[in-house]
Amino acid sequence: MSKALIIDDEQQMRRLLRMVLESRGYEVCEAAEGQLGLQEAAFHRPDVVLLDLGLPGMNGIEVLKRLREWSDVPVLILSVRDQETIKVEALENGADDYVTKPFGTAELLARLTVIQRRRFTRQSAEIIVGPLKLDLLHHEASLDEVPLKLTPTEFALLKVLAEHAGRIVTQNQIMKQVWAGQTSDPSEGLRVHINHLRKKIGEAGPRIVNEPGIGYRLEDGS
Amino acid sequence: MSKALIIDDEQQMRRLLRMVLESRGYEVCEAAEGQLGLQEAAFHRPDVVLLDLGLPGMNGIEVLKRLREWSDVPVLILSVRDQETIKVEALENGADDYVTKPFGTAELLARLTVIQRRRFTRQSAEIIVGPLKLDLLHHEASLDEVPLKLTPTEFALLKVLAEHAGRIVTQNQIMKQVWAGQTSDPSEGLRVHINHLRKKIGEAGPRIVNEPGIGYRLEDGS
DNA sequence: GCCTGCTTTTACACTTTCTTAACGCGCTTA
DNA sequence: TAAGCGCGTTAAGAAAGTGTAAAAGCAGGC
Repeated sequence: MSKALIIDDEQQMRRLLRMVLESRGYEVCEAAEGQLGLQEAAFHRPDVVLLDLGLPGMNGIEVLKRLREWSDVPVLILSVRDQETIKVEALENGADDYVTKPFGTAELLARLTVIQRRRFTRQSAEIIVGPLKLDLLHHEASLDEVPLKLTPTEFALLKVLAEHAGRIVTQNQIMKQVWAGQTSDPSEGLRVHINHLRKKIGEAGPRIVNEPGIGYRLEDGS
Repeated sequence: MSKALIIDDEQQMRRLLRMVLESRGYEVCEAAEGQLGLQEAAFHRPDVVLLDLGLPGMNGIEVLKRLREWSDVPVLILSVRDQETIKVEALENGADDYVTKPFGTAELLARLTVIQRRRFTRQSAEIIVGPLKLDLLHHEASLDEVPLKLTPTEFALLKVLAEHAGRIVTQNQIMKQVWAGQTSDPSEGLRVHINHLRKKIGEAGPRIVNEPGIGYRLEDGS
């Protein structure tokens, strides 16, 4: 049975969510406030978190950041309409998906299933981009079956790019996912690591393309 | 080259799909029945599956479930029914997207492209205006699924217009949102960027209309 | 201590993007 | 008709961002 944690300040919403989730066989725990939510998450170790962005006190984004410092649990964001900017920020900070209030229970459950399945498959899966292969489990990379010797930072960087192969990854996203929790701003250093990666990947592998002022994209050939 | 598997009992539909897919460079194999479809999937290892829900014999949902027991291949559902319950059921059982017959070939191909890429990417926050799509998370714009290469300023400008599609956005609003915090008045430069945007969007996309003395409006066609 | 490998900083040439300025066109108004 | 205004368009210099190499910090192991 899966455990779900609801973090939402509105009691009515919590009740609704609890009903829906329990009818589906989830074991449910709740928190009405961000700080409590983090404690609950640490204590109960839920399999999925439903997080409202419009929390009083600690911001929903802040909760997400703190959570991501030590947990990889799938997070589904609940937000009201017209919060595009905040939604983007949430996704950039490691949220897995979002639903807009008001939402249908069917849609909610479907998205929950998807992100839980995705998280599960992602753990054991390797990422393949053309001749490039990343083994997330063993932290190994290879090009045409030839092992690539990458430093930890380079691997993390390439992983972020490969997860979104063919799409732009903004510098913000890279910073947050590779240098999470760092005070200093190594956006200078990013260029250096990109340079190293390009050298190691060489001509045989997918190219890392720069989108000036935005970020980078790993070409996936198609 | 990608391999596609079609599972549909109607020969006419299979022929149509095969034509469309092959013209797009897919290698195609077919099955007229659910059990055969699973065998084909196991044997050919397709990169994407097009599955009709209205199969005789084994139900389409059932096929999907069996397939998901061992495969993670992206699945696009084809169905004549437009019922929420079916749609949700398919998504819950691991389908990646859903097209209702009759469908346009452009739409079909677009969705195929999307689900093939979505395996490792996250849900995105998007603004859609007719054929124009802005992906806020990845800072990508596309027109009829064709990527548009926009500079950061152009993207921000188009975003403001698209958020208010169909409505007038005053020059002041644009200034504040795109050139936030600037004292100087680059309303001169605004004209230049509008010009660039119009060129890049061309005839295929929504038009940027000037309202003399007021501002600009992005036509949403509908 | 000293070495070694990784990360970050620094510096500068180079590319892309942004801003500025100029000019032509069409419309309105005197 | 001519002057004024706002807009579209183009070109060129200014500014910002990027690629690259080399050197300087920073750990952990010997």
